[in-house]
Amino acid sequence: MSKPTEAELEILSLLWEKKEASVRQIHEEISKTKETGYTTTLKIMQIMHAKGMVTRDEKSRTHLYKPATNQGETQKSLLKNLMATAFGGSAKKLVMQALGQENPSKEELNEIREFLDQLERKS
Amino acid sequence: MSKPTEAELEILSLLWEKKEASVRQIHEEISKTKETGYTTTLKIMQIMHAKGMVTRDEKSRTHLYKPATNQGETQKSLLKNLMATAFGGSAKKLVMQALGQENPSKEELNEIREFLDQLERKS
DNA sequence: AAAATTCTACGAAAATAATCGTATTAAAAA
DNA sequence: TTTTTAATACGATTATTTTCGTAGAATTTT
Repeated sequence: MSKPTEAELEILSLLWEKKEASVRQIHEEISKTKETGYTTTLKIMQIMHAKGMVTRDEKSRTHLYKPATNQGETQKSLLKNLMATAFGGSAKKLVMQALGQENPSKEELNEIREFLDQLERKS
Repeated sequence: MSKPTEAELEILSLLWEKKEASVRQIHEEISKTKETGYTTTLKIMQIMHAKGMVTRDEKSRTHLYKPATNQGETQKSLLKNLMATAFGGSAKKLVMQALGQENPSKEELNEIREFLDQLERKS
């Protein structure tokens, strides 16, 4: 699957979260942060459908969209791309930069530690 | 500073690595992975210069370019953007996804652990 | 010195992405 | 039942990004 554009990713992300949604629902979310027309959102979702990036249920007049691309896979390829272009391919640098800016809770930090242990055992 | 485009980011990244480079040098690197003309690279670097994204030394005919934007800041904002759009704002998810796909060495894993400890002490 | 090569500048085309307006139809409200 | 509202389709426009061709000047090679 080709890399989603900025606008597509925004929508995809909402669909991952909601599992399923109408154009109206998505548009309402998007309008909270962005000034954009309804038909713009509609159009992009139609394009996504044409690309096979989402599926839709057309049984009722209000179509219901679902993500067709796996969230994890998509995240992975986006990260891979960013890692390559902005972090010279280093996962470590990327990870540190990401941790440094947010303020993860102790619980989260521990989960990450466990994850590191797991990784180490595996290799 | 506005978000660099894909092509700009690729160049910026090389400049961060090399500290300083001519269009020719950058273009040679880029051609390794991408089929693109010299003047294309030149043009993008000129645009970057016009945007203030890079500085350049014009003393000799072959201009030498340097990054004008701070690497860390740029990485941070790109990550922030990706985290928001593709990871529902969760640093943890992003970090795990990033670690999971590469195969970091024991040394790197340890560095990350230390970093986690530091973070914890700080908070 | 002449010819060939290597630069930059710059405009313009091509490709890609985002936005919107209008027509038409379905559903809901009056 | 008539009117209003809400939905899709779709073409067209606009904006952005990328690519390239050509001209002219500086440098290097022959």
